Amino acid sequence: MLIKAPKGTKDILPSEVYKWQYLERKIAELCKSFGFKEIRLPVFEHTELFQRGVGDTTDIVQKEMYTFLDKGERSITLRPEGTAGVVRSYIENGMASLAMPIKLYYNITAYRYENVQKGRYREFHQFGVECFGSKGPSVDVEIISMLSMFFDKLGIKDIELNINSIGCPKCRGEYNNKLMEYFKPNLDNLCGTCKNRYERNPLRIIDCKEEKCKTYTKDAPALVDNLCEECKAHFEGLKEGLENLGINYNIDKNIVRGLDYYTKTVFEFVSKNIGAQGTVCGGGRYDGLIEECGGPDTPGIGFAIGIERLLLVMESQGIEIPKPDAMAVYIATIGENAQKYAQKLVYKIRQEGFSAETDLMGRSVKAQMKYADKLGATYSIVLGDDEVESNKAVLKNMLTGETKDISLDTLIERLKM
RNA sequence: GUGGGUGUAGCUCAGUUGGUUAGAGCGCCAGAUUGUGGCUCUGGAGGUCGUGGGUUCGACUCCCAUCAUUCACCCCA
Repeated sequence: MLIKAPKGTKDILPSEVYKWQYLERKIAELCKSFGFKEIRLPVFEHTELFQRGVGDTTDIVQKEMYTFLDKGERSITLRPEGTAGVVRSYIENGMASLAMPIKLYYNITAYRYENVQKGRYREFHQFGVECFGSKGPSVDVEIISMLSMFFDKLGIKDIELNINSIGCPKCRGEYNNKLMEYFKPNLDNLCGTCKNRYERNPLRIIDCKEEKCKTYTKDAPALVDNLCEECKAHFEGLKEGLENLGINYNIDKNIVRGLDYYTKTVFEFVSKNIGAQGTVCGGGRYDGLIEECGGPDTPGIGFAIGIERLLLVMESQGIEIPKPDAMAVYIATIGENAQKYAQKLVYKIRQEGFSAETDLMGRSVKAQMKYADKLGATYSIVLGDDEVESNKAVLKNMLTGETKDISLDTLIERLKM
């Protein structure tokens, strides 16, 4: 146990961390061009925030949260997602008085106590975006176009956009009545959980995976077909906007989303080639959330991408992520004098902003050269007493094997070329 | 919470109907006229065979339990 990472966690080792850094750079670039500013928030919040924000009836809150009492008897929860914290910060810091819309992004770890499987971990990474203040469909389009561009720039093909509208409390109320009426004659034939859902949240019955329920949900009225005028117009606006930008989409009437805060637009980007957890990105509009959390009535929309899943998709499509620059120069040494001289020289080279290494293991020249090769050093130099004294050495290009006599004084100038 | 697969060296895996010193490849370290990498060759270090119990003269191998891991249901990113 002592030397085993807890279930559902993963070390990101030096040999693969460059992939994460690459994505972090791409995310920062993307967000900059779309005008989103980064926000960094605590990993834990008061438990009540998630109960209220994510929703008391959701699986996440009911059985997946890492909740504990701190030494001051406060109930604390490791964030299971990013939106609630951003909403809290928006309200607490009075962002409502800033110029609208407010556009924020985050790149975080999140925590859910679930059984692990491919693409699903207990600690996982999310890149997400929230936009507050705009209620029209144009912002929905902007956010989805941002994702479409992101996947495109990463070279990802074969990822599908599914959209749906789950309406507002107004049309949902009427729709729920319709659904209850529809299911009423077959109530006894539904599965146990759906019988519970019938009273509490009939919308969820549609999402049930039980075969016997599916036979009844297949022909159930869909929410998209029963939207109020306002929501209907919004959905039409969204579709038009996507078409205007040439973004392909499917309408998936079954997207319901397991978080209570969504209204109107919901969407996901799904990949078929990374196993059962194919949803790489999920998001939607949450017009009631800020008010629900005690802030002013403010519309909002956002999404979250699972970074682990994103990497799985890229891997499955054979997308190569550029490796970082290798070591610029390795200085091999013979004897104590040369070693001291080299340490100083390497220090100067580093001061100029180049990467350099010299022996720290007391190894033979041959072994040092092998090590230089493993580091991927572009150049190498061997220093002994002669070189230190004459200030001249042989510079070797490790890629071509070419050698050149140089003066040590000019080494840094050469690296700059 | 439920069901299936898998646990042998740092990594990927062999291990014959149960039979005595448990192997390979890669990686690591060292060497092949003691001042020059990649290719090749030689040698070396490194394993309580996940753990506990049982069957047996004898278990890496068979049985049970347990833990870990992985995939799937559910849910989600």
